[in-house]
Amino acid sequence: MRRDVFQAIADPTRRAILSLLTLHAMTPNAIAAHFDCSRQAISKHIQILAECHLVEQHQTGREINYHFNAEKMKEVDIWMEQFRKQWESRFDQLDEILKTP
Amino acid sequence: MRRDVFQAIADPTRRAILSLLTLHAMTPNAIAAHFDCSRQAISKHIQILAECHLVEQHQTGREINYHFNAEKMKEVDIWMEQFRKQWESRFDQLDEILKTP
DNA sequence: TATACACGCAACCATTTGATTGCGCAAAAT
DNA sequence: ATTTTGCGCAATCAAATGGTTGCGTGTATA
Repeated sequence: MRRDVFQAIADPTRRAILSLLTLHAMTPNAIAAHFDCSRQAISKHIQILAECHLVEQHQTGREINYHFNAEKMKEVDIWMEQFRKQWESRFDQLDEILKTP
Repeated sequence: MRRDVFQAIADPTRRAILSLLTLHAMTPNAIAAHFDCSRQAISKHIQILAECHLVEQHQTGREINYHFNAEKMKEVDIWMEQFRKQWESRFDQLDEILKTP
């Protein structure tokens, strides 16, 4: 089971869950109320998000509040940043421009 | 077949292909030479990248050169924007902690 | 003209994914 | 004490994914 952040955010439902959790921590039931699929389906998505630490849990009584872990999302940002650098530093771009008549 | 940028970059091989293509445009054969799987497997990855316009093609004779489309990658960046605030504020908090004697 | 090459496409296969249903357990409410 | 609620877990299933092999077509080369 390879679980990385990229695979976690590949699913639109999981992205929506993350967006919800940026507002405030929520229980699985509260999250599921925003979607038209079963609580269990949402629960499995949360589990995947938890496995790669994009969300963390905090239990109070029988309720479990899940909250977003922004730090983990940095991994995507870091990759994008490296990518951007690599792209911007390519030196054949000038050549392309000069070649056009 | 939903094909969005997030699903495209979920696969590590596809991310590696994109990384290669930031350096210069390449043919499927040239790309496949960098991986230990068949040309067809790479070709399918390229097709997925092309479907969501992360790469564009330019045919010259019997060769097809694929090049990276940076514009499309912006979609990820735009989506990430909503989270960036959170970890930046977290940084501020860390500053606060460090400032206290 | 005959041969070698670059590539896309289709068929096929094992594994993973996303969803459902049913269950059991512990905490809260009655 | 009994019922209701919130939740995770296991079994199950259709569909998607990532890979393979084989084939056809069009372009370059001998």
